[in-house]
Amino acid sequence: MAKNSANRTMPSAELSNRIFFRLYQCANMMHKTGTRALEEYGVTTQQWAVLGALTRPQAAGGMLVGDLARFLMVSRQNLTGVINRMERDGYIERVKDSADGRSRRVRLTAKGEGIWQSITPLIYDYYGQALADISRGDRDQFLRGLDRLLANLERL
Amino acid sequence: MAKNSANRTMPSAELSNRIFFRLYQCANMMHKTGTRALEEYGVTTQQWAVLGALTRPQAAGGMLVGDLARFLMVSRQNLTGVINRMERDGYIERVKDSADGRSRRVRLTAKGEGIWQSITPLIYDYYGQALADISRGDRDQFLRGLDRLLANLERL
DNA sequence: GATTTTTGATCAATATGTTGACATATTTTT
DNA sequence: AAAAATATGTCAACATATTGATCAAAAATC
Repeated sequence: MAKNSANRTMPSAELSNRIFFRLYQCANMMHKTGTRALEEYGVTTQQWAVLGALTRPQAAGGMLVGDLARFLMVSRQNLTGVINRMERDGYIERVKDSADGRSRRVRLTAKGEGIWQSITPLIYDYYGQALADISRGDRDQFLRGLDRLLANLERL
Repeated sequence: MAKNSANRTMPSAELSNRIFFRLYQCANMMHKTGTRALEEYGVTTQQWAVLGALTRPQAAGGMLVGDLARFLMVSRQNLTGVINRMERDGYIERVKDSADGRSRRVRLTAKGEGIWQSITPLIYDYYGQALADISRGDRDQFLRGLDRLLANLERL
């Protein structure tokens, strides 16, 4: 209350500072609470992002490591480690691409599909709690803000 | 263009999914581009957050490790490592708290203050580029969205 | 006052992120 | 066709994040 009324005359630099600090805090809390929400399955938020990418209809035949890295906006090198752990746990498998000998195609296994089915309701529940009391219109607007920020960051 | 016009009738679950996926991408890009912006000083975005916390007037006499961890919303264990590296680089120093023998007070060194002065203009430049073409009103609204999301995540 | 409980900071193990270096396969140039 | 440039994935080194375990100091309890 007092916190928000003080915002009315916040200087521009202070506003920018808060936006990026809140983003930093939100990202940390999202990873922490998201991984906790899926704790019983041992799936982290990053692995959840990979599963989400691979269960899209467009990714039916699997995805190349590089394409997956571009989609998630992380480095190929980082993805190698995530994929290793997910392969170790039996959620995905790597197959040589027939067209290009350098490429590896990452595919969901039956176990991976099963896990995705299991965690989907937990994820929706998580979304509901995290966005509680935020109207549809405000969610739309918030997403637009994220989209614009992301576009700017990509251009940097 | 085509992307945004498709959003008009986006189902609620799809909207939530996009918000969290964009948040994940924004956080990754923020760390990547932010650290790159301060590359010449070898300061990461996390260290920048610590420096920002310690240069606040309220933190004039330094901050306890635990208070700093709560402020940044990261674990004490993680902060120990960050502080070790910053101490190694001479930006901060740890002193025993006089009131409580268990506590360690983290204080900026002269070098740390100097670095903060040096990177401040780079940070403002970064803010300007990252928030380019977003109006004051939209920035306010975006911050409110982040505040509400963060409050929900803390409650989880 | 002695014992138990709580608290503050750190160590250890693990997961995720970065860049740089490299081997190999494909593509482009010559 | 041979040589050079580019693309793909992985390994290595490092920074940052988590939880769990541990030690020491302070606080609470008996």
